[in-house]
Amino acid sequence: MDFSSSWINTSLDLNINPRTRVHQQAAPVSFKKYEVENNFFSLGMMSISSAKEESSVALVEELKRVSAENKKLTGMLTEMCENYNTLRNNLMEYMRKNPDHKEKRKSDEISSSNNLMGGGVTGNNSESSSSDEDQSCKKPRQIVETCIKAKVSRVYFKTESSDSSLIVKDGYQWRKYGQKVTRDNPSPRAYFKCSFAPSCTVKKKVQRSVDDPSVVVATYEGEHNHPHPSQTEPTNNRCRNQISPVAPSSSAPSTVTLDWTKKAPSSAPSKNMMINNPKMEVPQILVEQMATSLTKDLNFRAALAAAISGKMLHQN
DNA sequence: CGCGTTTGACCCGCGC
DNA sequence: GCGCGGGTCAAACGCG
Repeated sequence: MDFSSSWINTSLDLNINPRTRVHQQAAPVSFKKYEVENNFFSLGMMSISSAKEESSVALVEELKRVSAENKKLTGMLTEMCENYNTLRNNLMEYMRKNPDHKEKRKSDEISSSNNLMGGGVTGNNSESSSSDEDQSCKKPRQIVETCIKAKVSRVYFKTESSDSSLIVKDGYQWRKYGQKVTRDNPSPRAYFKCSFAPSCTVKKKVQRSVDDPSVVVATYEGEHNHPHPSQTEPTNNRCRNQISPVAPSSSAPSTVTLDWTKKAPSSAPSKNMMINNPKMEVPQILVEQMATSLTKDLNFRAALAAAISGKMLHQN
């Protein structure tokens, strides 16, 4: 097999070890994985043809570069986690000092509050778990309800402008139980329940963004109490005509796609997280919130779009 | 025939 | 208390 002919650059040009053929002796790559790979590479040097040698060299270098890139991204995510925890502690402190602070119960504000507080909330039936915090510190009931409200997260999906469907491809199976035109948005809002209901009480609201009709906003309430269907039924094709999350349009096998809608089991935190911070347990909701925050960040979106389009143009 | 979607009616909380 | 609006229910409908 000729690797060089089917070479696909997976870099997003994050300025991590740019794709020059510079030796990476200074790269802080200390994983045993690389040692094994390097040993394998050196053993293979004795017997393979020169063409394959070049391919192997290129592959190993690409692997090193991608791994370094991955490490850098992991570091950024870790930093975001720390910032999140700091912000969350500050907010808790602020709410403790300002018990008279009134909060509206409008969904947007509840949602944004949960985006800040959600990492500390567990369980999908929040109403039954509110008693503990009520006892620890006496706060106005509204605030407590806002804090303990079921996990709410938002995910933004980019769609074709001509596509009017409100079906979102997040891997789970949903049953639509209602649709409503709301006052603040001319596009209808669709209501979904997890198909595992009533055992799984997760709900989802899907509505097109007012600002950008090509963007579909999915609001998830609660947390699935069952494995992700893709883990048990990888070839499940029942979800037809569905919208993919904001991601590179190319589905080339070597393309690195950050699919934040695929949820890792809560008992198995990200391995990358564990590498950099073994004690850290990143809740799924936090990952979703960070992904949402990133997608909301115009600078990040612009940079991501530029990197992707640049790569696509480069490959063409 | 079974399952999922559609859609009008109904429920309920909130603001006035 | 009333009206409004979001959320849910359930019968009708469509599709495979």
